[in-house]
Amino acid sequence: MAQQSVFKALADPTRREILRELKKGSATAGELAEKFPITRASLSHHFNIMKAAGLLRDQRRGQHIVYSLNTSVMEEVAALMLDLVGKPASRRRKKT
Amino acid sequence: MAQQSVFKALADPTRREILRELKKGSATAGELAEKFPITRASLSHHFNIMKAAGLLRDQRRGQHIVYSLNTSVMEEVAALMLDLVGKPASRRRKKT
DNA sequence: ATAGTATTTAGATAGTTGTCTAAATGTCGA
DNA sequence: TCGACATTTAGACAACTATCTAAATACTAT
Repeated sequence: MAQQSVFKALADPTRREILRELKKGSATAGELAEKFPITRASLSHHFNIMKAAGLLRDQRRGQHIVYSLNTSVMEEVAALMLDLVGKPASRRRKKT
Repeated sequence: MAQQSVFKALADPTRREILRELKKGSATAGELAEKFPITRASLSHHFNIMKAAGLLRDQRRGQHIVYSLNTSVMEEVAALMLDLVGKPASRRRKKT
């Protein structure tokens, strides 16, 4: 997981909103598009950035593409954030 | 605390490094400058952004300016991050 | 006051980013 | 295969950002 790409991904409000939306459950690009006032092309751009950061997974289902959170990476991100921002971080394991 | 300013502040690697440096303890602008390969002017710019986000405090001491983490805001930021990224967030208090 | 040190502000610039429109790709059903 | 639908890719553009140099401000000591 590349730190920089994750932080960059989270720096945009639309992307954070997408994340919150997906926390409720997976959704197709089209379903997400209905909730945002930007073009589908722009949204697609955001998906790419988040995929590159490892935050999202995509999976084609017929003509639709379903996006969902990559929960395992989200856990890592949480730890990363806590490390940066000061808390002791709920260490689950010692090393690997 | 303005969400967007905080996330933006954290999106830059130099600023995150400054944060880590200050976690070890307060430092003057000059002391910090010695650890980074950019000009003091650029560093000052970063300080401004982090101050605006509420992450840093500054305090003049003679000709030096001492920077330190604003720990209370850092706690809020941690909660913010966890909220976004999925963990239940160690809720300390109910409302105020 | 003056000189010296620490830091910031101002202004410029190259690179990055979010958005758009238009075109391309992929998939399904007839 | 054809047309319709869902989504992405390509290319362009304005706005933003990290950095720089040069100049200004703030403080200390002589």
